[in-house]
Amino acid sequence: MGIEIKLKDGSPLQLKNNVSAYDAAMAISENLARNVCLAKVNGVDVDLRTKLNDGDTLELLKFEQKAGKKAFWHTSSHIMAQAIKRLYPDAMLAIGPAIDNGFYYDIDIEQNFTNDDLEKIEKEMQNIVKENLQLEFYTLSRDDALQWAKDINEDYKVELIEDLPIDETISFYKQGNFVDLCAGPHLMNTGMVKAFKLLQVSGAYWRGDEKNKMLQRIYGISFPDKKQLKEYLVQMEEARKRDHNKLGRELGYFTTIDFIGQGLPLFMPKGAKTLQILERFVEDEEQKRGYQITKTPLIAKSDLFKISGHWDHYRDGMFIMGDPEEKDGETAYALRPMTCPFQYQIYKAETRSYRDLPIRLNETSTLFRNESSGEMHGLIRLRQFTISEAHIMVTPEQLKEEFLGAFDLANFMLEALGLDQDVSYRFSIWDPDNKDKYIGDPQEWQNAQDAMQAILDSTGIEYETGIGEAAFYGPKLDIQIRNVFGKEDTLITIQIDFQLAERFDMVYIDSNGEKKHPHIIHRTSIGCYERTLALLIEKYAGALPLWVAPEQIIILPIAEKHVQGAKDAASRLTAAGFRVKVDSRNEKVGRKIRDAQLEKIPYMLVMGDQEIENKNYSVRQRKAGDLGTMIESDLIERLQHEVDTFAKD
RNA sequence: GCCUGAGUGGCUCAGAGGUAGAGCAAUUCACUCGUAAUGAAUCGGUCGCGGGUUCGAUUCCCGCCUCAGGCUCCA
Repeated sequence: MGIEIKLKDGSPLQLKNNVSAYDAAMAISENLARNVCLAKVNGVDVDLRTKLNDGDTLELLKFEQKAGKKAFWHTSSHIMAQAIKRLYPDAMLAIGPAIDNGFYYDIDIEQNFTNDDLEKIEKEMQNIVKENLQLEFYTLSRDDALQWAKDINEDYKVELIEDLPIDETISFYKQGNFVDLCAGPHLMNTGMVKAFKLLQVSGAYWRGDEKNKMLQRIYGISFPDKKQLKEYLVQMEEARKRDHNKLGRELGYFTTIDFIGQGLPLFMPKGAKTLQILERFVEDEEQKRGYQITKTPLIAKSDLFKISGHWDHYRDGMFIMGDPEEKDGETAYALRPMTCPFQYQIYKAETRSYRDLPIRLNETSTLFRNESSGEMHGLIRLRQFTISEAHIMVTPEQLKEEFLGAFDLANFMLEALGLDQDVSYRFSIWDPDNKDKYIGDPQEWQNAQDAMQAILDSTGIEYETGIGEAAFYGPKLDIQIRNVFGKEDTLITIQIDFQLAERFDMVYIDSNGEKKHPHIIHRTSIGCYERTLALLIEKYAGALPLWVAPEQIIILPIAEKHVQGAKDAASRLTAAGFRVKVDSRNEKVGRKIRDAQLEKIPYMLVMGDQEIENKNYSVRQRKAGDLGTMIESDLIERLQHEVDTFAKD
C-alpha cells in the first residue's frame, strides 16, 4: 500500500505510506533533496518533515524561492544561537527570526559583543555546519515546555511559552544538544548553510518595547554557497557607493555642520536647485488639478495645537518655545509639525456651501519635528523638512473620488520620478490596544478605516496592513519606496480624517441648509522633498534625469580662445531654459570631460575651432558618450523632449 | 532616548605617549591642448569639543557633540 501525490508540474509520484515531504524530494533526486529548503503542500508552506497524504499536491522550494530563503535563514539563526550558547553558556536567548535580508537573534548577556566576538561566533558556526547536525522536530505540552525552559534558565523562552494559549502544543527543533522553541519551518540539517557572515551587532528592546530591557541583536546573512555570499557582499558595497548620504555630499548637494544640529542639513546650490525644481513641478501640477495654494505660519500658539490634538498626542515631537507648562498664564508657541490646523483656518475663514466642495488646499510646507537624537539619518529623517502637503475637504459622497484623485496624482509623481517600480503600499490602521495614542472613538475609526479599505480594494493594488501605523487622527495609505539597501521609507501618504473637522468646527451648508462637518483627506503628492532627493540620488546613482538635474549642460572650451564662444553659447542655451555652465579652466578637454562625467552632468558640449566655425555643437551625453555634432535647434529640441518626457537617462 | 561602531586639512585615508603625513581637490605659473586625469610650485590641520592623567596627549581616561547601522518612533 502506498500513496500518490501530485507534483507542481502535475505529474504523479508514488510513495510509501507515512513518508515526509523530504522523503518525496529524496525519491525524486538526491540532488534535489540536498537543496530543498521548504515544502508547499496543497498550497501551504510547511516544514519538510511534514507527512504526506494520498492526493496531496507537493511543491519543493529551494533557496531561490522567497519562502525557501526564510527557512534557510531561520535555521541559520539557530546555528548562530547554538554557537553563542557553546561559547557563552550564560547567554539567554530571546527571539531569532529570518528577516527580508538574512536573520538575527536577540540575546541577553552581561558582556557587550564586539567584532572579535562575532568572529569567534562565526568560527563556532563553521563547526556546527561541518558537524552537519540533523534538525529534529518534536512537540511538548505547554507544561512540559515551560518546565524545559525553566530547567535551562531561558527566562525569555518561559515568557514566550506563558503567552501561548493554555492547551497549545508547542513545537521544538533540536540540533545536536541544542534545542530551541520554534514554530519552524527549518532545513533538514545544519550542513546546508555553507556560507554566512555576521554583519553587525546592535541593541533591540525585548518585544520592541522601550520600557523593556535592551538585548543585543546580532544580524547575519547566509547562503547555500560561498559565491552567493561574495556576490551579496559586493552588492552591498556597490549600494554603499550609491548611498545618498555619501554621494549627495560628494556631489555637493548638501552638507551638515555639527554645531547647527542634528537633522538640519544645509542644501548647497545643486541640492537646492533640484529641490526647487521639484517644488515648482509639484505646485504646477497641483494647480492643474484644482488645488489652491496657501502660505501659512510656521509657528503658532499652543492654543491651536490644543484644539488639533497635537498638544496631547504629538507634543514630544514638537519644538516648543517658552514653558510648555505655561505657568502664570504664559503662552507657549510651537514650531509646526504639520500644516493641517493652519489650513483648516483658511477653510473656516469663509462660509462654505456643499457647492464649494471639494476644496483642495495645497502648501509647500516646511515642518519641524523634534525627533529623538538616534533617529536622524541622512536626508531620510530630519528635524526640519518640506513636504507637498494638501488637505481636501469633501462631502461623504466625494470621498472616494477625491481619494482616488490624490492616488492618481501620487502615481503621476512616482512615474515622473521613475520611482514607480520601487513602491509598496501599506494600509496603516490604528492599534485598538493602544487607544491613548489616538483621538476619536472606536466607531469613527472603524468607519474611516472601512471607507479607506473599500477604496483601496477598488483600486486593485496589493497592500499590507500596518497595525498601529495610523496617524493619531486617522488611517493612512502609505506609499513606500525601497532605497538602495532594500529598506522602505514612506514617501507619500494619503490619509482619511473624520475627526479634526469636528474638533475645529469646520462646516459646510448642505443642500438642506444644514451644517455638516466635511471629511478631510490629508495627502502629500511627493511627500518629503528632502527624502525624494535622497531616493533620486540613490535610484540614479547621482546621475539625475535631465529634468531634475541641477546642472544640465556643461560647455567645454578646448582652449582659452574658445571660452568666449562657450560663454555666448551658454547664454543662448540658458535663454532657451536650460541650466548651463562653462568649464573655463586651463585644462585639457579630456580632463574636463572626466570631471564632468564624475559630476554626472547629463550633457557636455565640446567647443573648439570647428564648432565655432560651423556654428554647431559637439555633443557628449554622460551615458551614451560622443553623439557627434548637432546644430543648436536640434540640440534644444532633443533636450526639451527629454525634459518633457521625464527621460530617465 | 537606548545599543554597537566611528570622527586626523574641502574629500579619501595612513600614523603614533614626544607637539602630524600621502593622494585627490584648491591656488599660482608654464603648456593652448579634440571626447574619462599635462607638468611644476604653493596653500591648507590647535588630529570633533571640553575636562582629567602625565614633564608632555591628537594617541590613555571621563563627559559632551556629530556621523553610520540597529531598537523605539516616523514624512
